[in-house]
Amino acid sequence: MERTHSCNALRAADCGKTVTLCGWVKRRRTLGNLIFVDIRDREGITQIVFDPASCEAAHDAARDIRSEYVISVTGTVRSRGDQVNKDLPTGEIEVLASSLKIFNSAETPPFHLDNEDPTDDLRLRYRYLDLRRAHLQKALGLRHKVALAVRNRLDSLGFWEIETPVLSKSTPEGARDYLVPSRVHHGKFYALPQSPQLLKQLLMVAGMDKYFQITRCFRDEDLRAERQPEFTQIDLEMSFAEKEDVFAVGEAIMKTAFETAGYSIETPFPHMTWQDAMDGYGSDKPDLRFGVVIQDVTKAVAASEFAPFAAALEKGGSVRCINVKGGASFPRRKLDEFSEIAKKEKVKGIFWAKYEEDGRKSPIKGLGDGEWAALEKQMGAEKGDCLIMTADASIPACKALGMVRLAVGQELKLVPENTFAFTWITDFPLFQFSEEENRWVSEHHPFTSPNALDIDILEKDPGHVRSNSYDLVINGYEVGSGSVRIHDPQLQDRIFRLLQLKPEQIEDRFGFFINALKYGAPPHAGVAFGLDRLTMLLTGRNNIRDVIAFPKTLKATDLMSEAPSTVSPEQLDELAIAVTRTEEEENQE
RNA sequence: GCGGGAGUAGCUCAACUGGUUAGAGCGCCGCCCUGUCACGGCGGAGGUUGCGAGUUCAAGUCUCGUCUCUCGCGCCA
Repeated sequence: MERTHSCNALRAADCGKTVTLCGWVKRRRTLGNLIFVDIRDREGITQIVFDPASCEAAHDAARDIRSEYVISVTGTVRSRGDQVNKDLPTGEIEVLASSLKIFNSAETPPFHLDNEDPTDDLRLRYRYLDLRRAHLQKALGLRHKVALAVRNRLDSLGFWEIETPVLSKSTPEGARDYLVPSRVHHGKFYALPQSPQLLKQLLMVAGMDKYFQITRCFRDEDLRAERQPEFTQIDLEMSFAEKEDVFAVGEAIMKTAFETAGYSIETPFPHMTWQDAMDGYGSDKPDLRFGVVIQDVTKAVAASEFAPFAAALEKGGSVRCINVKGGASFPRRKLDEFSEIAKKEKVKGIFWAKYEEDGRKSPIKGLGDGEWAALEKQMGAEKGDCLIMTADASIPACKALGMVRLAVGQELKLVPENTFAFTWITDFPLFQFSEEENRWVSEHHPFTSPNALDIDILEKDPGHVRSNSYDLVINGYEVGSGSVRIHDPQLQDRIFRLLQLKPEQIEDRFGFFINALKYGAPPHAGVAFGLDRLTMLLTGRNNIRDVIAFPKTLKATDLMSEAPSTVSPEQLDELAIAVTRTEEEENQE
């Protein structure tokens, strides 16, 4: 078999050449004795003509072919004259077939490969057909190009790609692990890595200086549109580095990735503290493609007799506000929807004030003239605007308004397409108090270093300790996350004690790691970027499944292979595992 | 674990307040057609309305349960 060209290669200049194309039949059109076939490979489409006047044998063979047959065609490239198909890069030419080989027939596909997306379960069940469709072929091609370019860029920056094991040790802090039973050691389990976190830090202790790895990570948590149980990270760590060094590398990676996809982007990226993100956008991953910034209007309305405001302020809460330009046109029903969205964040609802075009205001009773004036001035309210407020403890008030902000942005189409808003979010809190466990837990992970300015208050006021961690946020998605690590075993020990981990727990879970820090750990910092989410943004998709060849459903199953599945009693016995109850039994209860 | 959406022909969908034999487009099959490219024309096949109960003279439609897919929340160090 000799394939001379891809199905996207031939142009007007190739007329007269004899070529052989291999691919799938996208579509066949018969006009009496004239047969047109669009042949498709991953690169594109070329029109083939079977004309009995030119070659009767090929034409006869072409009568039998149907959609998705796999064929090879040899013929002569010729111009289509004035019948150009402007939708195809190969639209100026066609191939006049002189021979046809059918490698394989195909059953009628269960869905149209040309049309819009069929339902998700069908796509996943026949993923190998779904993957023949143009947008998925493009996405996987781009993903490859991005990964390759990033690899080369990191190499040029002095990073070595070093593999770390997939069979590793369970670290119960954090996400649920996927476990792998040991055959050799009954009752013991490996865990699949949630990230190569500890191992890459050990590579720093080992003197590898700059490490990266484009690697799979596993988390057994519930899924989302942008979350799969296994996903790929561009993971890196560097010695003798501060966060600015990591930012520079991260920005270089992003520049490379976006340029690979045909976008040019500005670096360095802006920074925003976690506190500013929460205050201004009610989220630690703000979508900065549009404004509508949340403001604290507590002072402006402090003297208000409006009962919900007064109640919130009495409890030490605050009043937060966004000014929605053009929001006066919102019908009551829409505002009620926003209120429902806000309520999901545990606030009582929203309070709104419209500034109608005719000068009327829909006031909130109990606000005095002075308060109105202050509010209007602070928010810059004008005719046509709508002020939307929440009154509660600061974080819920901001989070709720942040959710409303996103809904407003969507409603008024404030989000521009094909733009990317990058921000480093910095100074996350180091700890968060877990009501459930009644102790402080790490916001990021326990190896994150505290901000040097806050080390004195570590034990005194853990809730206000800022960390040396940072996220890269693009268009409201968390695309990367990292930190400057702790390299001082004493500081690491203080953190563990603060987290109320018992010495035997520390020894059992992280002993090997603590030990390593004692043998000369360099200061180091790192970050990991989600390749899937990044590719998703680059392809303009909003679902991570569209950039992964064989993704899983929201319930973490593979509809094509039907994984997970039961295994034989012999397999279980060899692992000394007994299943105490099955899914089916649980469903019957 | 919680809340929303969806499930009707191979596919995408329609079917009003419960009421004739559950329809359309595409696809598929057959015939016709030499410049189509979403080709066109004529004809045809194709349905356990996800599954199981219930209400009713009558259920795609109402009720309850259940399964699957999906979106969000919790969760995701």
